[in-house]
Amino acid sequence: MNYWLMKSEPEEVSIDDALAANGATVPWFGVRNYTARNFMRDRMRIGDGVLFYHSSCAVPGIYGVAEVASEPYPDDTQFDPQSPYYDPKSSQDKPRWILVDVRALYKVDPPLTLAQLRQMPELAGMTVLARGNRLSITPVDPEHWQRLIERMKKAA
DNA sequence: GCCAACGTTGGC
DNA sequence: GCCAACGTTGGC
Repeated sequence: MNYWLMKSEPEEVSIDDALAANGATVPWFGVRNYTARNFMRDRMRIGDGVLFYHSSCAVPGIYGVAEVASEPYPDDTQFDPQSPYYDPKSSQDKPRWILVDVRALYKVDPPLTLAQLRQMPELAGMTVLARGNRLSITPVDPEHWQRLIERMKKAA
């Protein structure tokens, strides 16, 4: 079993949106980065743990816990000329971009903010905290996952 | 294959 | 809105 941190802009899909969805399951559309795509394609399995991270917002941080809920499959937004995620170089025959469904399990309230994460020495080396990190999907060490879950329970 | 230019991400 | 960091593109 693997653990992941997945970023979403809450204006697009927030943890509340995900929890309100049918089955609390949302397709993680819009990934257009090869490293992130390859994580989904090669290493994600159904049931993997997911930290639901809000980015590009007033208070970035972890807002929920989720799980991987599907095998990877083609991201339809790449075929839609109306979509901001449209990719004219992709084709139905050979889709370039894929996604997985993610099931929201619970909300982290209050959120565990990026500022707080930076103050946890036990998270040293966590990818999302690295300087200049822009990757929207990053692996999370099992040990880091453990510490984070404990911390979130304590704060709840 | 190199690398400059450009576009995007995302915290602040 | 600013800007640092990074990924991608495209000329050569």
